[in-house]
Amino acid sequence: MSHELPKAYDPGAIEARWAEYWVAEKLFHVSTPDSAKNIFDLLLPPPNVTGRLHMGHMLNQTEMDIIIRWHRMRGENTLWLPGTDHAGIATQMMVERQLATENKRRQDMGREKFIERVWEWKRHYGGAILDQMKRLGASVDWGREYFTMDENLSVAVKEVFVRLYEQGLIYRGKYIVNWCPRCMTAISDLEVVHEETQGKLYEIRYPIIGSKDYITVATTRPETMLGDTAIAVNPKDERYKTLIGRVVRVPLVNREVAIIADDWANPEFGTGAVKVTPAHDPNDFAIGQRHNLAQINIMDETAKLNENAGPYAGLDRYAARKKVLEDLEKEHLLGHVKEHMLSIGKCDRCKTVVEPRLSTQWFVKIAPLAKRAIEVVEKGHIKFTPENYKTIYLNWMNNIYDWCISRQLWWGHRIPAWHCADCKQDTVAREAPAKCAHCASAKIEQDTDVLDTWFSSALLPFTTFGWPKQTKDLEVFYPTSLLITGFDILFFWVARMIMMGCWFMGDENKLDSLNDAQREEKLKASVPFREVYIHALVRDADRQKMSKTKGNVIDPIEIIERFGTDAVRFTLASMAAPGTDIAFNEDRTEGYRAFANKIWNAARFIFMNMDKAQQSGAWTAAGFDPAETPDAKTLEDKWILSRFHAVTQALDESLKAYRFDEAANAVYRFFWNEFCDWYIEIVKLRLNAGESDSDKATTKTALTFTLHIFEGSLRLLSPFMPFITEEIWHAVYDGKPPAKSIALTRYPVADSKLVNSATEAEMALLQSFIVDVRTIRAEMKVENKLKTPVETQAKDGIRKTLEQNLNSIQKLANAESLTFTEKSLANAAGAKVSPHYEVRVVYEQKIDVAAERERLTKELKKLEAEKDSAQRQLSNEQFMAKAPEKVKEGIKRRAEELAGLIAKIQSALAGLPKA
RNA sequence: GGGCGGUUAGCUCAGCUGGUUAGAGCACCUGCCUUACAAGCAGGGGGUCGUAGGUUCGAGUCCUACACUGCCCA
Repeated sequence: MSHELPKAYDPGAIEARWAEYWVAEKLFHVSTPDSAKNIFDLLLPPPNVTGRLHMGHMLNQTEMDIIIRWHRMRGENTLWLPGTDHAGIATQMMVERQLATENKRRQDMGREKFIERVWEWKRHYGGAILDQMKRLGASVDWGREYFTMDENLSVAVKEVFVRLYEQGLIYRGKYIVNWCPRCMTAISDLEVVHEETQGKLYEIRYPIIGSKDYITVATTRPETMLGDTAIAVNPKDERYKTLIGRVVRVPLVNREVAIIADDWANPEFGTGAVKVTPAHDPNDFAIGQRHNLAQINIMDETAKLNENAGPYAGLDRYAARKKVLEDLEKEHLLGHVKEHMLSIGKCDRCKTVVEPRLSTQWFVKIAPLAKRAIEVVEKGHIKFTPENYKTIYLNWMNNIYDWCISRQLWWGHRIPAWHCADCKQDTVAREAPAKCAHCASAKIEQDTDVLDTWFSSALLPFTTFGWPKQTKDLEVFYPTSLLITGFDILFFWVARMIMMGCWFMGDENKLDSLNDAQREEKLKASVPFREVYIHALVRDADRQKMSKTKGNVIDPIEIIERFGTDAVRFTLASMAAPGTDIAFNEDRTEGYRAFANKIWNAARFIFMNMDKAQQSGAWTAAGFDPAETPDAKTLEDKWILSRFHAVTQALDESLKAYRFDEAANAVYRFFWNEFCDWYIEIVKLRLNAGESDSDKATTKTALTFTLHIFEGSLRLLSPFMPFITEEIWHAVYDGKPPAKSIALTRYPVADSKLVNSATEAEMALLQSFIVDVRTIRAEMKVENKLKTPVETQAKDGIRKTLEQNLNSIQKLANAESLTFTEKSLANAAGAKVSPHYEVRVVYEQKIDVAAERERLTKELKKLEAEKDSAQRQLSNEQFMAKAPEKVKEGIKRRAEELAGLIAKIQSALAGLPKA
């Protein structure tokens, strides 16, 4: 048998191979289980079909993969469901851009041809992101991959729409919506991003009819005056009280409109009088509703002015603004113009300035859905981590507005509503109707709009399992266990999934007719997921947001090619402290690449010893059983076993709490600083014991033990670093592994009986002894190769530990010999004192008296400060009366130790030759 | 304007219900190619925990104010 591994770890040489293997072998496929017991499942937040993998995806998927691999290895039935989102606007724009290069427009092609073209695009380019995901090692069930426009999901979308419509929770109406003139569609409030911008506040004078006076209003969008149908003042505003009810002339269009009283007018802002344009401003729209004002729409879907704007028709909104201002100036009706900071809304997708515009759209009446979505979170049926997102969620949910769900696009789920040309009413139906449901007219046509992409993704937790059919999948997999996602889609997606899930999986509008207990049970089972873990943003090393324009985007694929997927995954995990953004730092990744290399070389070392022992007949691989804990023979064995189980326990707790950072750091430190730095170094002595039969027996037990811990560590590490652990794990079994993948083995289970604090304390003493000797040698500048005699004064118990581990001390501290003495060594050259022993390196070299004095003085100062503080506490009556026994005892003990140490150091200082 | 966070070593961040000497990685300094690993080993330096008060026997940790800073919503 041979375990030939290259000296340095090369992730590129193995990762692609394992990634393909996991997919090809369908290792993570789950068939429908019989019961909902012992299931752990989660949904991949579906990336846009047009998407390319970015660092945020990688963080998200790394976290999900760690969690799902961990649960899988705990023997749970795990399902991680992948899919992609059809991403209405994004995809349509992408294909339109492609068409533009062929000098084509979708309008010329017609709807059907265009949609066919999008599907074609999707077949060619769509889902590239899923291939990138495979490269990350994501252990999803590829056999269950979905697309939000799949036939079955489309059926479910229609079903939801029809039911909500029938329940009065979807309505159509003419309202002010956010309109993107570039995308030529309405967008929801959430799709508008607000930006502080330097603009201007214009004052315009409106002549009052029957007087020579004017009323002056202030506005940031003067062109909208062409659609004014009133002027509003605050009824409490003394300045304007007498003007209420008077009529003014809207300049340029010469329409006569009334001055009305409305609380919305803020006396503090501008002149206190505001123009009212119900068709182009949401607040003005509301005023219009209250006062029954006319709505005059002056813009078309491209934000050019229309025929209602008279002479300005055909002008773009900004050209019209310029012209309107010029014309007002000419008529001497333009007042002060001043600089003004204002917040303007831009389209999330294309960054075009959004125009509030009156149009007919479909809306979801959100209050009944929100009410239940608030209840489940308040009652803890859905748990948020970090907890503060609960507050953010509830805050938003309590101030929610109706959701505009129609989009004037072609790509998406078409709204299942048909308008009647005769009676003007809508027929909403699952299947295309032949005639109007109201007047039986055959002159009906389907609504041309499609649904907001988030409408269908809000349904995924149940539609992907077969809803509206009552499938076995739905029964066992719903609710999903967990959702891991970024805060950026908390409202877009998370909140809406909760609303939709709790409604459709919670008896819809019939829930409240259940009795209390039944209702509670139903409600609890209706949630789309039991827990939500929300992660932060991945930023660049300088904490800047990554963006294409800044050019600071880190491509995950590029970075994994340089450092290896495992190293990048480990970086993200180790920095994923909840609530804080990750400043992605390559230095850190470099460190974890070194960690992978460390694991690799530990494997090389162990394999080398396995081969050697096998050749000498000291050991056979056949006898190795990972499930069996071998007897711990020595201090180092007992210690590493204790540490292994303690770390296993710590990992368990950290992962339960989604503390990826804690988990990663714990396993890192264990493997490197404990297993490699101490255990392997010590066990080398036994591995190289010799050729006699008893030596071979020693080697055998040592090797078995080392392998036991090492193999267990690979399993501990495997969720974090699936590639390197898979590769090495297969090599451990020399190509004949007990399972197809380390991912299908069991995660180590902590045995608290094997965690032994006395053993750990004893080892800590041995370590500090060795470190002290090393420190003295370093200070005395003893050549590395030169072994030096060591003298020590130690109490019996400690002496025993040192004696029993003499070999380790000799090897690790470069000690030639260890002699015990009764006399104090504190005054001797090359000595160091500790509470438990005094140690001295015997080395004939003149010490640097000045340096030694400085070192001792510094040490003394530190210890005295500590002792003072301890003494202060001990002489404080309040402290002695109130502090817990444990704390008091600890301080008392420490104070005694300090007194001893201080005396010794003082004496050593006194013994130094005068300078 | 409303809400939520952050401020700890040169940098990036931990520090769990207040308790004995505030930690890690990177960077830095010194010495080592010790046959697993120089992507390594050993040793070392570096912090008045944003500021000012308060609660407490005891505060990085709890409270208040302020400063700076980030994000979300309007």
